[in-house]
Amino acid sequence: MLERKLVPHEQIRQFDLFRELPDELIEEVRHNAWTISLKANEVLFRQNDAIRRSYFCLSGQVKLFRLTRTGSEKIFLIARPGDGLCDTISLKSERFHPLNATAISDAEALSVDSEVVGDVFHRSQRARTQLVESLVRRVDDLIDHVELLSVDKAHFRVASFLFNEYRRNGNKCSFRLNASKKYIASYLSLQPETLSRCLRTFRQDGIASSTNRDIRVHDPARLEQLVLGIDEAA
Amino acid sequence: MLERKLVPHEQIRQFDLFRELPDELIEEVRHNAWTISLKANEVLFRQNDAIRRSYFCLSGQVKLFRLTRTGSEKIFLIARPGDGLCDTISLKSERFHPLNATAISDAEALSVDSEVVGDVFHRSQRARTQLVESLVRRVDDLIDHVELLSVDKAHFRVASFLFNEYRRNGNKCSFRLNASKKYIASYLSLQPETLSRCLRTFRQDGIASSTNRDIRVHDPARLEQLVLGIDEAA
DNA sequence: CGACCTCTTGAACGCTTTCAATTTTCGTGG
DNA sequence: CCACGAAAATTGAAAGCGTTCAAGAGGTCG
Repeated sequence: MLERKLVPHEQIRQFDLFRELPDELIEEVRHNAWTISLKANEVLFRQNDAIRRSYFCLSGQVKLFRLTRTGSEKIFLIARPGDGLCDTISLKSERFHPLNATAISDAEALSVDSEVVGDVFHRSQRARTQLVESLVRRVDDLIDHVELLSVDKAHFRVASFLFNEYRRNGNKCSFRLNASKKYIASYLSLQPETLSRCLRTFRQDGIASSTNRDIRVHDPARLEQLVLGIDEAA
Repeated sequence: MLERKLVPHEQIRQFDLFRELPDELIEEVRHNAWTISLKANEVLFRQNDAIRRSYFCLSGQVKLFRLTRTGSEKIFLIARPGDGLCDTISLKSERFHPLNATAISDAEALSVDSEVVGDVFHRSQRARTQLVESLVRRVDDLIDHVELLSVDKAHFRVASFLFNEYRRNGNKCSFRLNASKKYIASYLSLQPETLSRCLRTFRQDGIASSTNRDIRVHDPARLEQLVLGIDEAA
């Protein structure tokens, strides 16, 4: 976990939270930031650790997860370059990381002193607005996650996920999953076997097929019908 | 849905978002706020409505929910007096309610122009900090909700919920659920029948019992063990 | 008192999980 | 470039568990 100082401006400005900051504040962030190099499976922070620094994904992938009663992990998010890793910033009271963060490939993270983030927040209206926007988007995403897990039947849940990814990729029929099926299954709170079986029936029904991480949607309309529940006897 | 103007200061200050506001800003909120009287089952706002006003629960109870594919409702929160009803405030881009809000008893809601809330946000540092704190807490709560739904076995899920309520009530052995079992089941994404059966086995095992909305925890230690997964053969 | 809603209980079905084994994929080193 | 081993993905079979359907008990309000 090597650490070194001073990251170029553009590296910092790529994150929503800092995007619209004036140069002087970017400088302030820059002088209180460093990068952390992570090897695959290396831990960035643990759930319940006090939040003293804010982290952002520069390269590679980082999983945000909790451990379950049985020792397996429940994935909440697979972060990619440009994503923030800390939902919660402690402005007033001390806060603790709600999730674990571990690299799933070799990765680099930007690490910024939380007090500096708070300082920037107080000095720039744009930063304030952006922070609130980011949090609000996170709330919306989590509400969608809760809804997804409330779908009782596995193939409806998988269909919802696929249709969502399909739309996130600009309604293109081919796209690539950003994680292995094991992690996708965990995100959906399903066993990998169940996910595999759902994808098989989708292939048999000519709705969608998968080869490794590549998804091909053959019939977007029927996929959407599955999501909406208009299932004319699968 | 009767509307009238001017609510007393204390009514407004009871909400986290406004708690620490100076009098002048409370006044500003107050002159742009009114109350809405809702009869049971009356709709306050609908999912995907544009957010033009922010709502807060003054009396009674309001359910925040989404409709599922099968037409039933998935409860995200049962709001009580003092709770805010809008997670998302549109500061910059236009936003839409992520959830439906409907009164489940006769209720009163405070309605404040969203632009006024935004204005207060920009003018008071305490309001800003408080808004971020509220959003962060909401994120934490939603993460917990996702975790709860990721618990595969129903009795572990119910145990987690009960233990959580137990702690929220200051570790008292007796407490009252804030909603009917139908709504609790929906919050847990379980069928009412399943919840009923789980509570029965808890009673038989001497862990906890319920009469109507009143819960009595007989063995907190074993309840916690269930949550942690140390289940020595139930 | 009757209508209605909540909650409970029973029984059967269907689906996900679990366990086990095989195949495929991918990274590392020969 | 191929070979090897580890991890990922797939498939099958059986068992466990939640849902569903149906019925009945308890409570509340007009």
